[in-house]
Amino acid sequence: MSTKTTRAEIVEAADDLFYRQGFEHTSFADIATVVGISRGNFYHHFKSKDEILDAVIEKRIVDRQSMMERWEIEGASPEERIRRFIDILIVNGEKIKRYGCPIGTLTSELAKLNHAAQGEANRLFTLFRTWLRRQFAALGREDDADELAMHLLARSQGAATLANAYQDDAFIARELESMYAWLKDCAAGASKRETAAM
Amino acid sequence: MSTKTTRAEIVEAADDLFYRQGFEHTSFADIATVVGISRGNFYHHFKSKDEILDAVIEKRIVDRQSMMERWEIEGASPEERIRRFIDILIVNGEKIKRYGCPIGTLTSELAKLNHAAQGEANRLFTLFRTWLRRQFAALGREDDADELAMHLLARSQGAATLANAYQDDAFIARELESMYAWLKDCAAGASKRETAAM
DNA sequence: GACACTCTGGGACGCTTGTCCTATTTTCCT
DNA sequence: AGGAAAATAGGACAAGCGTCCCAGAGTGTC
Repeated sequence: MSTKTTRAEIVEAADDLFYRQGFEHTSFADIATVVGISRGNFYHHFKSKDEILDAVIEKRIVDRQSMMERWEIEGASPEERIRRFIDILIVNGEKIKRYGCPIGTLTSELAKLNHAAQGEANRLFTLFRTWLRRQFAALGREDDADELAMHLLARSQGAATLANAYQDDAFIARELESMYAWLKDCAAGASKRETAAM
Repeated sequence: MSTKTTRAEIVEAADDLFYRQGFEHTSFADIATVVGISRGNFYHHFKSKDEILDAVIEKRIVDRQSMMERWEIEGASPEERIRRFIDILIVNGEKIKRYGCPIGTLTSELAKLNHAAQGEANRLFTLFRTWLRRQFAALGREDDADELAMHLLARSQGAATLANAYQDDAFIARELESMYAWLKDCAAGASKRETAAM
């Protein structure tokens, strides 16, 4: 017995199905089956499929936001916090190998559909971008914080795409190590600059 | 007046539409409109939509193969040849910004559809992987040629994904520079090793 | 000129899709 | 307890899909 509202159940099921099957390939019938309600009942909660998509994106944003707030608390240093981001590839490794990155693949799909929610989906990227930027700034890289954030985003997107294609654990491990090393260089570069400036 | 066969025209139109709209979101009617034939006529050339997909993937493989053969001839050194690969982000920049990488996005989509042609689509990645591996080996990095190839593939995939999301030319330019620098380091690392081994 | 072949257009098919309507049940507030 | 509101099930709907069929047009061969 669940305490969740039907609406929340729908969004949760849609979130999962959109991730695993894609937005377009997921039908109302699919979601209805998972939630255990009739198709007709849908329109009492959402006026259209696009509205469900909006709710799913909103949920993903909220989920990631709270995840990053947790990192903010648990991570002792900016470097450690950024490490948490990189570690998504481990934590969600199995799912990423099967379905790719939830954010990257959704963005790609909506771009091809030329869907109105493209901008909303991009906010997911921007969420991470902004958070990472702040971390890099806290690391002492105020000048190029955004560049570093974008670079790390790209690195993890690339790793996720190829993890999905090849399901190669050794590759993923190497990419992780490479990103850790890069991050360490970032931190070292920052302290060197500080020293030079003093 | 075209000299191409109807079959080739269908494959060409499908290739373009699958790239711009995605495989699933492209219908027979779409392709028929572009080619200028009737839907009914389709099944004289292809038994199913999946068969068109197979033909499209085959065409992409052939196209890329011949592209890499050109690089092989025109590129004076392995380093220069690998540079050609990186430069796809410039040459196809506009399309990538709008539709992403043709290979990465197709692979992602087919993974979500759990489509039978996933393996075929992956051959596209492997095509580049193998070619890059050979170039890195020729660069003197026989030991980790495949790792380097995978890494560069991942880098360009990540750059393409974010280029698609943000359409940010400055970001693309920075990623290009970063990959060039990395490539130079690869070459330098190789010659250092050679020197040490002598 | 007749025949066999490939190619083509138009339409029918069964199914699924997103959407919408309505009658009925459940829930909640006073 | 009763009445208003919310929630639900089931089905109808038009449109779109991939698929398939078939009658004819075109083409080349003997």
